[in-house]
Amino acid sequence: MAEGGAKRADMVTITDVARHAGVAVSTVSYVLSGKRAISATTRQRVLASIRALGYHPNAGARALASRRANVIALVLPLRSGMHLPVLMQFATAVVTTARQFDHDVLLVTADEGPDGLRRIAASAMVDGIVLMDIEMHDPRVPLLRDLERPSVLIGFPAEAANLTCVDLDFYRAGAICVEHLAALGHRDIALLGAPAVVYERDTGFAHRTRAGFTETAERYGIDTVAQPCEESFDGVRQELSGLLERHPNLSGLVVHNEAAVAHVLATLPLLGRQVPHDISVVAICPDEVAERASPTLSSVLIPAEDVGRQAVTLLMRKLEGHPVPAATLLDPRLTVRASTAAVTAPSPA
Amino acid sequence: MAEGGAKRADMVTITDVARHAGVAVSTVSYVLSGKRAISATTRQRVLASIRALGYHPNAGARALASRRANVIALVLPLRSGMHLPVLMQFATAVVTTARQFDHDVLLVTADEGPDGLRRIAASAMVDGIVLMDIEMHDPRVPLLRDLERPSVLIGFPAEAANLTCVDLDFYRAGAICVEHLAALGHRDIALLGAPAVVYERDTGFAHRTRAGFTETAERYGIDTVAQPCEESFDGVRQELSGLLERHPNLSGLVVHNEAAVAHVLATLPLLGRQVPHDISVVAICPDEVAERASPTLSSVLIPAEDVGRQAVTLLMRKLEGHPVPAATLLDPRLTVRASTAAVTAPSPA
DNA sequence: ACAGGTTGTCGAAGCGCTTCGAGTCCTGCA
DNA sequence: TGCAGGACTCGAAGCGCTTCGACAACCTGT
Repeated sequence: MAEGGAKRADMVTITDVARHAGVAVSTVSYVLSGKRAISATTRQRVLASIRALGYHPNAGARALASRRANVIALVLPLRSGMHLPVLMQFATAVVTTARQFDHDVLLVTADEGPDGLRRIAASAMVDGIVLMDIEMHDPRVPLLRDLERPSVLIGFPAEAANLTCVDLDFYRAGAICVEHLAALGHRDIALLGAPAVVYERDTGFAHRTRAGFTETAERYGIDTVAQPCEESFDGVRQELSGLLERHPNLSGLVVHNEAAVAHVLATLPLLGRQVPHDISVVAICPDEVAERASPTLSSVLIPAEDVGRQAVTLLMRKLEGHPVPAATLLDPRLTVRASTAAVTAPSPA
Repeated sequence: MAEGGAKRADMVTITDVARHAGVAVSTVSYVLSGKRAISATTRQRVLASIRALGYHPNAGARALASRRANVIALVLPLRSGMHLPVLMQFATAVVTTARQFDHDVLLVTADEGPDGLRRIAASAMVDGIVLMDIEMHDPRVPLLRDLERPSVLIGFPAEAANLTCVDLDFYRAGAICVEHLAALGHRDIALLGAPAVVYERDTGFAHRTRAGFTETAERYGIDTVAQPCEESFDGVRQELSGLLERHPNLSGLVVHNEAAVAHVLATLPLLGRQVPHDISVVAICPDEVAERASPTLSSVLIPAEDVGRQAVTLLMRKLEGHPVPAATLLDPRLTVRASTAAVTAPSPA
């Protein structure tokens, strides 16, 4: 039998601090908020009392009086298809950044749906909202416009008017991969994307990567195929063998599917293609994945941390009433590693 | 209904509801909380007004007056070594379960450290705390005992007196793997564990799995080795080839390292061992991982969802002042799949 | 009929904090 | 010498909610 829930809490209040320091309650408040000038001596005395008593302001009272909860909501999908580790990176970055702005983070799962959002917003629990994994036609998006709370989206919906969105520039990411392969002399390349369901769900980043890939290749006059790819080992093997059969001269592969990337590297040698001798592979994935692969992957990294940090920073600006850009695209960065090389000989077949 | 469709910046309060329904504020409150009898007709009238006005109680005010925030803190490690997907599963389960108890979840990262915990608790932001990834000698644990808030730990510290802990029974998990292999006739088996740092950190689950493995094997009179294992492909290959060299008769492998498990399966054939013909592999990992592997893995699953749900349920009981068991161990469950088989070469009976 | 319960409702007192208006004292400048 | 104005500080009025004590009104059983 552990200690129960009902402990008569001897919580230290601002009144205790005021009495201990011999000042008015409001003075303590002003020391804490800095909203009015307080003499150095008084400030010191108050701060000393705060420390001595171990005072922490009551969040509820503060929220009630100031109409600011100092909490933001982080709405996560928690649904398959998204790669979890990246999601955690986002979440970490959001929490860390929020703390730097003296805010806490309320975790909301998308399966609460629009009603959950409405509840959170209307109850004044949070001052603002960060939404992740936005779909092209996301049911939460229209709601956001009615809500009294500022929000920032990670990802782009189809209709982004009046919203603040942050994301990696996936179009550029696709383009950069092509440019890299083109520079190495590859003329016949393929894009292996997310599972088909992700495209069907109209997920923006998948479509935009493909567009960047296809259109850039076109500009270079390079032959391309782009196709979805399941994440299982067998799925990958099947896609790949089919692909190589239909395109025997294929010498470059762009993989935009973190879960499949390891399988791709494992499968290619089995199909008689050495990486990077016979075929170059460039991935769009976190550095962590690229570095753990064998051979290490040339990759465009998804700057999860940057995105999370940006999102919170923008939200804070909005909370302070400042205008913010509607769209923030983070520049992708290519890191060349061991999985890409210049074409060795015309058609190794 | 003079509100012309558009919401005013100021929110609907309980006073608005009371006026709209023609009752006292306290009556509305009692309708909502059910703490006093209210006639059916009045209740209906109030509920209708609530719906009509779209009223949601102000969380701060409610927390202030009732001394209950209806929020729990979820403290995540967000540190390497833990497998992220499992962590997300925990988090999801915690959020979902908390919502069922009408609570929200505040996400706290461990890198805020003990001070962060103290702040959260002292500010009355949360009513209770769920801590994940507890280490044997966790600096947060002693603090927990001083805190005014009930808490539940996922994992066991070395000194668990006065605490409420939940976890998979890793000792049994290790034991079950041995029993399974023993039943198939294997007499020379090895445990491939987490990276060495995890053991050095004194992480409880790693040690307990090893103990269950070793002691059970001893009871069966089976030869064992137990060794840590890095997560990189090359690390795994190295460990494995060394292991097979030193123990040529090895016919069973227990892998307790989710990140390495795929590499193990990929490496064994390269070292001339077919699974399960030459060597049986049983893993301790989520079903998801086991099923995606090739061949599919016989595995003991980590019931992340159950653990998360249990943790929250226990916390809620504590919040209501009920006593709860100090230790809750969830029974591991072995699922036999394609990676284990009876020893082929006749062994001494 | 009346003491003694129920039931259903109300008003008011806070919960701990922020913030506004108002004071006190002390400058500096006409 | 007088006074405008800055620098500090204080008291009090809420913020929107819960909860406690009161109090009518309606039962009971005797």
